[in-house]
Amino acid sequence: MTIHEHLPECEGHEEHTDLIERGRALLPETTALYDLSDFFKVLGDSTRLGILFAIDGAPMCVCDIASVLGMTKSAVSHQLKVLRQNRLVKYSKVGKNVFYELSDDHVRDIIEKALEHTEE
Amino acid sequence: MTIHEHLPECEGHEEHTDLIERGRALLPETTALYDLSDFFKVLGDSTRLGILFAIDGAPMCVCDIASVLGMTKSAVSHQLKVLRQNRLVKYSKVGKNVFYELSDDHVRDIIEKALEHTEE
DNA sequence: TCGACGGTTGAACAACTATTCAACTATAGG
DNA sequence: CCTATAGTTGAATAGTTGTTCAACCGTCGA
Repeated sequence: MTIHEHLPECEGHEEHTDLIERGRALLPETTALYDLSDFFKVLGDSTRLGILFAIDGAPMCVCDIASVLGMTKSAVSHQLKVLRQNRLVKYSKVGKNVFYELSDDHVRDIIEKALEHTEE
Repeated sequence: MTIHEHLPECEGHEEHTDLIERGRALLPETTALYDLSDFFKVLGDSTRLGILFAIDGAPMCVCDIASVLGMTKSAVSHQLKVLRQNRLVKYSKVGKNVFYELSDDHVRDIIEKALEHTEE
């Protein structure tokens, strides 16, 4: 019995009840689903993706990233904050500069796989 | 020379110019970047992810999906439209019902990989 | 033919998001 | 100490997005 049993969306449909059970079984927990969609949300912005591509390989400071993307430091910094909060990047201060780099190879793999998918 | 040369975001920084060149080289074309972020945007919604999980394995009709997710048919149909337009699902009509299924194993792999990442 | 149900659609509304702008902190160099 | 530059931040604004609601279409069964 799940929290959805209050919803008789389809009338009758006795032959579909096993399909519904199957569908419910495949559904991850609500929190896991939200975590996953949040992760994809972070990647669902061309500015943030651009940042991730730019710093792939070598760490870069904010204004250099801004230069690469053709955006203001402020806009980049705001998006870097989102990437930081979601632990997709890590940073280190050197003098006046803050160098950002990818925090995880895992993420690179996912982006790479998705790029293959969209490019075909 | 790229379209970004008009932006002297950092002053001087002669030692960073090669980093900038490297970053630009890593950056995909603008259209590819938009395609990629659009793809992630589609996955960046818990309702759409829920649909994809629900129909994983066996095709399901709209009202059964709605029942699984505890949502109205209308809300589900709107999101199915987005998934259709981005070719993540395909459908077939059987009588009054419309059965949706995943159009691609590729997508399943990406979601699976991302789920591993977020669950750890 | 008619009614009921499955599904789609467009408009409306609320919630969210990305960029801009201005103000601010901090560090390097003179 | 003072200034210029790197970077961050909060508020404001414009654009986008997800759900609801009502109306609609198509198909099945009576």
